[in-house]
Amino acid sequence: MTLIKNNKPTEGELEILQVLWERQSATVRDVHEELLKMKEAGYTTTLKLMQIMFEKGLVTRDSSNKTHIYQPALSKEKTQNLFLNKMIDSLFAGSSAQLVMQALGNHKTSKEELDEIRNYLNSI
Amino acid sequence: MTLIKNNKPTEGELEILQVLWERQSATVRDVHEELLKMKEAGYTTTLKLMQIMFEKGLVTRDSSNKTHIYQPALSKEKTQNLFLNKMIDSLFAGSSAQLVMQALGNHKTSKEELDEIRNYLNSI
DNA sequence: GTCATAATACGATATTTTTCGTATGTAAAT
DNA sequence: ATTTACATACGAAAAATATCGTATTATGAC
Repeated sequence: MTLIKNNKPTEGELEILQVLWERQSATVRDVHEELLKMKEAGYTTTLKLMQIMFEKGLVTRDSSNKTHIYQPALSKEKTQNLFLNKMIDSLFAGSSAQLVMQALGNHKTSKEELDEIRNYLNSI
Repeated sequence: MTLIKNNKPTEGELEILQVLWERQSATVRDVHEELLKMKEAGYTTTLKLMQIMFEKGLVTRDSSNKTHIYQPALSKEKTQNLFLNKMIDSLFAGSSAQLVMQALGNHKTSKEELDEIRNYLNSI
């Protein structure tokens, strides 16, 4: 085993990052309230997770005040790419096109979205 | 929490499914040899994982002979969709179009692949 | 039959991730 | 100053995964 730091957020960490990306910055309480809309969780559970994320470097925080303010350390795009690439490698034989077509075929995609993709394709 | 069985394969299980999808069916030894090309692992580790997968219903097996022969119980496509949907929900705000564009933008995709996608889009 | 080989079964341990209880600090209200 | 309300820190348990050692059994070679 090497010493390479594994930055890939876990499932629980991702949920927290979601909130942070949306809000730019948030307190533990903010994040927790948001998570409560989706699932049950104890406050200290969220707190602990965010502390761990801080240690891992997944978030930054301003601790000059009593109530710390957290920010995401990874952009949403970077994280999306991280997971996309992993998935393309592990499930789509390295072909992003395969993933794309599978995603379009399965998930019902609206006309508007399809047009958007067409435009995007032409812009490349 | 409901009683719905969680069928989502873990990371390690996915590696095994990969091999099974490729070969249609395989023994533990077969799978293990294949995994060795990618990473270190003990034989009994692979065995145990495959036994667990059998209990979970992720694979089937023919145990009429001493050496069991395993087959995947989920199709590759179903599994791909499983993960795609989870990812779309958790990282792309429920929009498959967003995922698609991100996948295209990031991963360098060849002209041929782009054309293929264009065709596919028109066929919908 | 006995031995060598290779397979399964299974329990125990290790590792990672998640959850939570409790201690403690700080600030505002009374 | 005491109480109340929240906040962080931290350790430890729980749960989910992954790893491996050992016992046992089956099969073929001799």
